[in-house]
Amino acid sequence: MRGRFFSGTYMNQVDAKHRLSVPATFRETIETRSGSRTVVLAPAEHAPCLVGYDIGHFEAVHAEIAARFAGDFGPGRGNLARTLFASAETLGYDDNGRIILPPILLELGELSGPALFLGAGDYFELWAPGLLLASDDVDPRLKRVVRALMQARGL
Amino acid sequence: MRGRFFSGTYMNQVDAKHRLSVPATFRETIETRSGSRTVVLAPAEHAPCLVGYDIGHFEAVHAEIAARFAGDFGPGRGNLARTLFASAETLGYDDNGRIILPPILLELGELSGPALFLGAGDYFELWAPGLLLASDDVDPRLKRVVRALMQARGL
DNA sequence: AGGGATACCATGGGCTTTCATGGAATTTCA
DNA sequence: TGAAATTCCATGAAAGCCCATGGTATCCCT
Repeated sequence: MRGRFFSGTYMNQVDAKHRLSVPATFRETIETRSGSRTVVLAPAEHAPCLVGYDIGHFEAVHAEIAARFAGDFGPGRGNLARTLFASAETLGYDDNGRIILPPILLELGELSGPALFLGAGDYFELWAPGLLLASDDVDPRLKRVVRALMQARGL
Repeated sequence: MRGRFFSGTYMNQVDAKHRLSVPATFRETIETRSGSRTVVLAPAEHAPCLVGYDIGHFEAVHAEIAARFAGDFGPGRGNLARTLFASAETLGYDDNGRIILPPILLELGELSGPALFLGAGDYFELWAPGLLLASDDVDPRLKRVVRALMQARGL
């Protein structure tokens, strides 16, 4: 199932050492898109979850900012660059496909125990299941899928 | 492995001897970009913090700012440029990755105790946590990240 | 098509290396 | 010769690395 896009729903565990397996299909998408074994994780803007990209997408954004603000070192550029890069973490995964979640991301995503990966095309989302089920903005059908996943694991 | 730009948020301590560890991932980025174990630190133009570059990027920034002031022969000319350049320091870090902050930078950045490194793409910023939380120009989400970091350290 | 073998994946544990930080030792210069 | 600055070593904690395991899906062969 190799593809250019992130799709599907997966649930993996955050262990005591804050390790988390990136689903194999997502890893393959990441490597297809960027050629590197690296994920960029950042807090989402409008939802209590994290967003994941391949590093190529991030570099594209970086290039765009650099071009748009060429010659401009005013506050606008500073803010954008700061917000975009400071809140993002660049994480490489190991031979088993696991990343280590830094404390900030654990905190912002409220991740402990099970973590949900939701494919979303050019990126994916990473949710604490409880927050997803409690969110008003999530499609009920998706919630059903999640509930089924949790039940299959005795949660 | 960690890319060629600065990203992420880190908090290290300024000790009694004014020593400060540059985060390992930033050191790696610096060496990737410039091939030297050297940081340039200067006061930021639009924010109460310091900015850090690898030497290569500093030269680019230097050229752009100098060009901006090129046609200005009024009385105000040079004050800003003087501040930016005169107080810029080229600091090499030691085997443990530590730089020693000169008094002028300590004062300009109001740094004592914890210091925040914010990745911003081609450069990074160095903040006193209190000043960042008090600044109106900083994105609220970024403040959340910083608060989470401080809480994790019992501040 | 069935059933056995195989490859892959998520997860756990232990071991090693690296990192941030503190302190001591040594040098430098007034 | 004393104070300040710089270099070196020590340490606890965290991050990363390697191998092991159990379970599931996949392949293959007759």
